[in-house]
Amino acid sequence: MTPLYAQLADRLLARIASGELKIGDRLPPEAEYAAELGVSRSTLRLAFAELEKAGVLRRRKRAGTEIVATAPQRQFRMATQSIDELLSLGRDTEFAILGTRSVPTDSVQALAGLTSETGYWLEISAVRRLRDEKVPFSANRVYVPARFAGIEALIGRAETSVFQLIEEAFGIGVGRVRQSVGAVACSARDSEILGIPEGAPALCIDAKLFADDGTLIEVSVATFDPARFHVETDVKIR
Amino acid sequence: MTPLYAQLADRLLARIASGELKIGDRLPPEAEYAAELGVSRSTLRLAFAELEKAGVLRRRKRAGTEIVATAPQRQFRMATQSIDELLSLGRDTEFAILGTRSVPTDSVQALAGLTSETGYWLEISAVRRLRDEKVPFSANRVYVPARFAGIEALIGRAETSVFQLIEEAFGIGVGRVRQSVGAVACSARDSEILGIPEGAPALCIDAKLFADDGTLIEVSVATFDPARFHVETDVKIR
DNA sequence: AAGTGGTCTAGACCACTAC
DNA sequence: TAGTGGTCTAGACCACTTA
Repeated sequence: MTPLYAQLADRLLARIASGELKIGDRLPPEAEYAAELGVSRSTLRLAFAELEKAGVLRRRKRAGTEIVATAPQRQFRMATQSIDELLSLGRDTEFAILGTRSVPTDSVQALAGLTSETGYWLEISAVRRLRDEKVPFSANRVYVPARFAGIEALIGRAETSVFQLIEEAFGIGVGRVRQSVGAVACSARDSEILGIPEGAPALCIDAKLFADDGTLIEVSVATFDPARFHVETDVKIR
Repeated sequence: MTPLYAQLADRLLARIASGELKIGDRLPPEAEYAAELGVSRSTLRLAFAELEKAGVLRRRKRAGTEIVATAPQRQFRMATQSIDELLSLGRDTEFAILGTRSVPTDSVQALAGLTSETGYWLEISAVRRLRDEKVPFSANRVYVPARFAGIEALIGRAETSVFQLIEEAFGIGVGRVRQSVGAVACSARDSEILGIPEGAPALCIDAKLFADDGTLIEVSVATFDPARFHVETDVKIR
């Protein structure tokens, strides 16, 4: 038999599907509702927990239990264990910094629409290569808000990524990553770094990393040799 | 105060971190362990539930509760509500089929390493465009195992994707998506379709869709006009 | 301010699975 | 086949949030 709490959840889902209950409706208080259904409050709470995990209900103290969706939401989970992996960076890669400078927001297209307290950003130019190879597979520019500019002193210690330095130095963690992947014609500068012809196809990734509280940690613009790099994503659904 | 069950979880985590408990160790039965800790079994189970969700414990009937990791695993969640969104397809896109044919496994590079019961696949050539535009932004080839070849009869009804047709016709759902994004020089054929010069940079996506049970649903190879398409991913961590 | 969800207890029976 | 996690009950007190 399917457990009682699962039956309760299914019944509630059916009532929502039928239109009897709508988004925004509030359910009775747990104690009252449990009595009404003839089950213990613990059992009802198991059902609610399931529906909350599925994105159908939202529970808030004092505000009650509210319907926020008409059907279980699909859950997408990345088959990924680390941020490096999320960014498609293997463990055998090496991050070498070419130089740093301070740049104003409006001089860099990738910073459009963003703000730094001072209006300036720390720009870090770097390349990434496999440990046993000489020619980099990617050319990177990382922009860090003025708040974190202190990492400039530590930058020689950056082994694999700038964000790791910031995580360690400032005790914050990356909570969100937004990436945009496109194809571009390789620029003259990047063609020299990557060893591919100018104008040849190259993979381009713009990434923004945010902390748990939503503050921007870094903006990264990178060009990749498409023969040696592609972006893999592996997503499990529900 | 932090709840008792959270304290229990933290204490267990600390015991694992200290090396007192190792991966593979089994914990005492819940009833016994709860008594040992001086809490009710329900409370202990709340702690276990938290640690199981974090990927530290695995609970199996009769086999007991086992430690499977030394620290909470990072959880990566895509900020995505639909598979179309996951595949970076807006709702205003249109899928137009150019033709179909049957091809043997070894004639298509993208099928290398895969098997179809008959050794043949249904190849569907198609393009994708915005509803209000004439020139497609992508040129697609979708390969479907012989098992699903029956959809050929329904193919005129494919509005947005081949996998949707298979989901409906065979009553199975996509449970996993693996994608690889790269940059290529546009082929002569694709340059005609996309209206970009031959040899110009183009975005290339190889995707494999699997059912919940791991069986392959479709393999898709697509080329995109990089001026009109990029792959966006938005991932929340833990 | 108080009603709500959050937490916790001490029991009980059960179905399943790994021994 | 028996020991285990899974489920369920009927209570209780509490902290917090929001009406």
